Amino acid sequence: MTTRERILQASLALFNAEGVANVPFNRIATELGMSQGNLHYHFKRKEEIVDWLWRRFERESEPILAGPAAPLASTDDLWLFLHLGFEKIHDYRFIYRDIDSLFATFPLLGTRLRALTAQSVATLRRLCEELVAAGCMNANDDDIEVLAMQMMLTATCWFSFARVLPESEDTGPGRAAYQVLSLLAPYLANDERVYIEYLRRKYID
Amino acid sequence: MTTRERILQASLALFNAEGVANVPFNRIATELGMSQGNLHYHFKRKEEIVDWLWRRFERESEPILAGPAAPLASTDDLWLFLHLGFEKIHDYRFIYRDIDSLFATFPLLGTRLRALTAQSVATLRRLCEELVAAGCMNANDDDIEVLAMQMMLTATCWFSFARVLPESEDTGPGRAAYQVLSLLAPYLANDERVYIEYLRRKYID
DNA sequence: GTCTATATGCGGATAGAC
DNA sequence: GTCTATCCGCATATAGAC
Repeated sequence: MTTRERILQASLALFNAEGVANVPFNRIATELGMSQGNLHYHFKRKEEIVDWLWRRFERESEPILAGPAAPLASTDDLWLFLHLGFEKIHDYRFIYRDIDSLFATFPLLGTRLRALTAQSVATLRRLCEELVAAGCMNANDDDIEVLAMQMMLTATCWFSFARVLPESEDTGPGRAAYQVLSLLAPYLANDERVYIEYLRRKYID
Repeated sequence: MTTRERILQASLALFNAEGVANVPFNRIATELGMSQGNLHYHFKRKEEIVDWLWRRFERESEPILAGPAAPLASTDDLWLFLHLGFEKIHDYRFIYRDIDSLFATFPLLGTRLRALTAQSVATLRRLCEELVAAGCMNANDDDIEVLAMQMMLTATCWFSFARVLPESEDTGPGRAAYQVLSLLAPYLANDERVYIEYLRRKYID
């Protein structure tokens, strides 16, 4: 593994754990047992690291965001999609914890994140429509609008929200995907709900 | 109005608008047309201001959080409760935007905020149960658990989430309360849903 | 209570030797 | 590529005059 890559991975871990603003440039160096000078040789400024990580997130999100090739045919297809999405967001959760300082330091990132959000909401809407078309779900356009928005809100904020919940609670990506899927429960056909039951047993009980 | 009070109000406005971490101590002084020295005469450190504002939020939230005196009898009782809650959170939204730097600087605040959250979720759960008891709603304990959690998530994160939505969208407290109430829609009795319809026309169309 | 002036400390950035 | 040493700037904290 190149030094450059080691720096990126250590930074990601630190940013996720403590928030970009709370991790000084030279903390990263200390963590890796190298000097600030050497770190600076690889990345001129902290923003440069953030920028590289962001691009990576954007690139890795693309295939997920495109959604499954075939239209959804059942609730567990949606489950898979949500789980992949939450895992990716969890991997790069530094982006969503601390939006403020991030936007303040990297104004450009605001625009990009906004675009990504809009695109994600559109995908979620489409997936809901596919479920309706497949007969798994019974919801009109207004319902779907609220659902898509609420799913996106959860995707965006879940891991920040988790920080004000009791430590004991399971707040991992699987739990998050269950939470989101539960929102759909009352709209689902009866035989689709058993899947939600299964998840509840798995993540809650 | 005392100087002290003017400082607190100006700080609140700045913190809400730009995030605590992005507002230097002396920015507050400049904003008020006074010197840093004078500001320091009233509040030794920035944290002291944050602490006072937090206590104020906590105190003002208490009566809302206690909930209505009588058990809920209809959906618009819940609406009123939610609206009051969202307005208060909006007034002190600096607390929820930027949880990270806040927790890093004021570790004690983490504990207090966690307690407030747990209490709020409990209240939301209770209000849902009252609606069920009043015959307005049809939901079991598992449904209510998910609903209460999702309502709290929205309350906590809505105004942060709003920052990644298109500027054009209405994201005020009323819109937020509508969003939350919509989650209950599929569980509501038929004649209670007309109220949601009314709100949709008001906030969306 | 309010001001000006100044000190302190840390994160960020650079220079130059090895 | 990696190090040590240093500089700059900003937010914070203090001192003391009016």
